[in-house]
Amino acid sequence: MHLSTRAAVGVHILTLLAGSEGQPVSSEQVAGSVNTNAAVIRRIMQLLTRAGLVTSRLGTGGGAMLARPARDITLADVYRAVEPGALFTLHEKPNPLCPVGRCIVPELDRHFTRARRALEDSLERTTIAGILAVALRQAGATTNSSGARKRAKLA
Amino acid sequence: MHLSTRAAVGVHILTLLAGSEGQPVSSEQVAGSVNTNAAVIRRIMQLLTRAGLVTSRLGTGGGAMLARPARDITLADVYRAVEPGALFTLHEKPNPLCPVGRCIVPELDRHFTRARRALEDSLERTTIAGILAVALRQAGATTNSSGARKRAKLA
DNA sequence: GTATCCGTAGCTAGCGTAGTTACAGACACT
DNA sequence: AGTGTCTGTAACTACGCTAGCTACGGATAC
Repeated sequence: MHLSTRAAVGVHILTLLAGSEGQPVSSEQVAGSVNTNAAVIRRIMQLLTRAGLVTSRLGTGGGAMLARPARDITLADVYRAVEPGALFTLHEKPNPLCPVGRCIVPELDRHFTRARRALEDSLERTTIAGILAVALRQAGATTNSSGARKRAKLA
Repeated sequence: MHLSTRAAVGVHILTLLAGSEGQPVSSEQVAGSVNTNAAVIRRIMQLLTRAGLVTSRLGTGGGAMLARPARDITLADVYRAVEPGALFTLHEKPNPLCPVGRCIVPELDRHFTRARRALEDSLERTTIAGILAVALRQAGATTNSSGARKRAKLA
């Protein structure tokens, strides 16, 4: 069983916002880049908003913006925002008459929690700013061999 | 979205086998401890067998046994056996006209793969023998205050 | 006042898990 | 040889979650 695409899409969204230099980006625009429906984007954006990563503005010219600098948002922040709760599911009600069944659940929980923390520590090492930098570097390298630092249009 | 209970049940199964001192354990017995159906156990046991962690013997007195010492089997082995493939799902076909959409997938894959490796490294630190030791210690502490090292019956 | 845009609800289709029953084949025991 | 045991595996059901889609109220800008 795999985790949902929410983490991947969440990072994609935040990278787009980071690249728009403070200008609000509409869910339609984001959906165009992710290649999905705008409502799907808004649903994921909600989770990012609740986590304090994104703010939004209503009305004409409105859209979403980063709530804090891209270099202060890590992939771990995104993961925690879109995949709350435990990573592994524990089986419930093992047989208490068996020594293994009696103690296995809390014991597994300890180890699985530690593993999830290790996962997050790894994700902590990458920022949205870092992802954006890769995207802009590759865009510059492929569209303009002179290496000019032109701001690429994000759409 | 959470991972399945297969990892938890897989560790439970292997711990039972480790505690049986080489005697085959039937899927019915295991199902009794896990508190589920025997076919479910056999299905998970299949994955463990394919991964080379378990062998089985048919017929009367048959059942499953560890294929190698419990101290040489880690939670990472179990995880890889029951949750093959990638941990995170990537969204497919983002817009190639967008600098972000063009490069985000391989970039995410790099970071997500590294994170999964960190997860496995953490799970690598715990062995089935370690889990069994905890179970036996707690069984001895609760059922016999004199601390005798009697072998607890696993059922 | 009108167009824009978010937040949210409701619905559908699809996938994977977990539970259950059933049965063929391998094996041990007498 | 016959019988009972146990695995391996298939088939089916029920359930939950995701992802895609439509729709609409409310906030906002012009």
